[in-house]
Amino acid sequence: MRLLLIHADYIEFTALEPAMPNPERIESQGKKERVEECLVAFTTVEKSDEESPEEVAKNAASTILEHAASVKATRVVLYPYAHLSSSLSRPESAMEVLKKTEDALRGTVEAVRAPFGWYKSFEIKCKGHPLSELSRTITAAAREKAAEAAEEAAPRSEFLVLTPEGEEFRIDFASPETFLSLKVEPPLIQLIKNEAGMKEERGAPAHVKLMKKLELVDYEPASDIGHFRFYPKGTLIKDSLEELAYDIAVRDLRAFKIETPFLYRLDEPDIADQAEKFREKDYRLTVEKREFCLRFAGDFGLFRMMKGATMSYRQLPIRVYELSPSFRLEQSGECVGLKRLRNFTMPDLHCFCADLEQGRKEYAELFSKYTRLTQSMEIEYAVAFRVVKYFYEEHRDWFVSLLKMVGKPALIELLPEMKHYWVLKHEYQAIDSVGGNTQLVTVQLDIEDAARYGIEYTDESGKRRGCIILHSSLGSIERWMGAILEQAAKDQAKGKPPMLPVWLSPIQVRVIPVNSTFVGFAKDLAEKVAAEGFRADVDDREESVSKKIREAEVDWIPFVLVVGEREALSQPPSLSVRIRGEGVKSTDFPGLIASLRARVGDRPCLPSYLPIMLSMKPRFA
RNA sequence: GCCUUAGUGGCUCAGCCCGGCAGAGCGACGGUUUCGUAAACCGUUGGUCGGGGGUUCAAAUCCCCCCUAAGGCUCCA
Repeated sequence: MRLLLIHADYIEFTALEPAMPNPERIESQGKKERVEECLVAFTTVEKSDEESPEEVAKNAASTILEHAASVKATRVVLYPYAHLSSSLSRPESAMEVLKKTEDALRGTVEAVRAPFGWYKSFEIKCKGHPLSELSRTITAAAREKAAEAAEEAAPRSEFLVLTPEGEEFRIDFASPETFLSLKVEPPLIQLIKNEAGMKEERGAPAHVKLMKKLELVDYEPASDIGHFRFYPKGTLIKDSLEELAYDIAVRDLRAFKIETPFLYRLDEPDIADQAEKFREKDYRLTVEKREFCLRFAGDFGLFRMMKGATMSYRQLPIRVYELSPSFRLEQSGECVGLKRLRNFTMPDLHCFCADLEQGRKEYAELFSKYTRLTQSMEIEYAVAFRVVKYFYEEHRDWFVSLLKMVGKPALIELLPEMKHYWVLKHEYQAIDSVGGNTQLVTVQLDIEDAARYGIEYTDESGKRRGCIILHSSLGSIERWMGAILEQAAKDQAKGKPPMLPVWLSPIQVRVIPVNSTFVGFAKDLAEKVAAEGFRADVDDREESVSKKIREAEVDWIPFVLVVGEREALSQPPSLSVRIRGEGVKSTDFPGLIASLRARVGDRPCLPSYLPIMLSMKPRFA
């Protein structure tokens, strides 16, 4: 038997005239019947069902009921529909099976059966959620067999944990004891638990509130879901992260920086091909009768640019960097704070290599750079590799050498066969304050796309050959922001004062004059700090010192200086600085600058986006 | 997209169950205070109760539809 199940807002049908000599006798000819909020089962009884109608009916009913329960439908419409199979049973058998199925449904749900043997008109409104349309084949044999067959068709991945020492531990998601007892760091265990589907009810990740409270980022109701506004402080953090990505990609890795359009024509075959992979996840728009989509990654324009490039083996590997604002039409229920957005910024780095050997060398290079990047973000993370099994087995030692760089064990997923365009990828996953994980950095080793998109170089013998491509992202800028806020929330839960890394703090130094007499002195000091390249402001408001200190703490400002008569007159000059998490210390100006410099390290430090006098700053949130 | 929960001055929230004058704290504004390491004091201002429809003499409160957010499901090339 064939079933087509549709979860519908309603179905209306009218039996018009007999479709065969002996149709089912009915009284409702010509009368419209309407059923609301139901699961419609279009049903075709096949020749092979004639042998055991009881079994087929029973199995069909249980499949339908199972699905009705999962979509929470309490009404089922059994609709005879001959067009799902070419091997139809005799009408009498079909009637029998349908009636038996209907009987088996009764009691659990409200069952309606459309008349058999009539030409019918019908109108249906399908709900359109992922489970709303589904087809099933029912046989007399136990239904489990069909399920097993389906599983065999999509063989499962195997999982293991690999340590930097080269030890392997097989793990089985179905038996938690195989990984819960492993002596590895908590973030990795948490990642494995999440992948194994061991999810407890968790609250909202902390960054959703923090991003508003700290006046960084907020929802913009006048835009679409998942498009955010960035206040000056949030913009400063975003720009700083982008600057770091630029430093790594362009200054460090000497990548060529490019820019490509956001909008692409869908009548270009290669664009349509890439869009096709993403199906319903792209934004489409029609302009002057031409259909376009917004890019979901930088690949669209990059691949076209590289297709037109003439490359010699002597120039490879070639690295290309683009900071790509990207658009993905994620399901509305899936957008969460800074973790999953419809508009986000991806620092994409692609490397075009001559062969697999060079590809692996590049991979290791990126792996090393990105490991340092992740470590400098001061967050907890876990490492996961996804790799086609044969590739892992051939290059096992190489994987161990990668893990030595990061100094952590990793989760390895072994895919039985090439399922995607890559043979290998890895991810750095941050663990948030409620135990969820967020993918940050990723590098993918792609051995297929070059051929598909015609990205070629000329080898020593003058032959044109396809490149090996490394796709990598330094991690969406917004996700990094989220992960950094999550880390702060985790620190707070452990009793530490929450803070941002100093290089990302929108205001790094606040100077608080004890009264209005010292505002000028405070301003001079703040300007001196700014001249050294750090972000400082003065709380010149008419408030008590205690209150200003409290607000500086609530704003997570890492360095707070209170200045008054003591500082203004001290000889030699001295300062009293309140360092977040460390209490009040006595120092002098060079000492203050040295502390700042030590904390910022070699990371970018942009100028402040806020007025130097706090009284001049409006409140955004 | 589905299910659940939530939406009340700029912010955090009370009021909703059981319909009867829309409340508090913070902020902002005005004034007093000139202050030394986590909230000085007094006053003023500010609300289409997310939007629309319905029931009712009367709706923030009850009913229906929609929007937005969070959790779960599904999804995550």
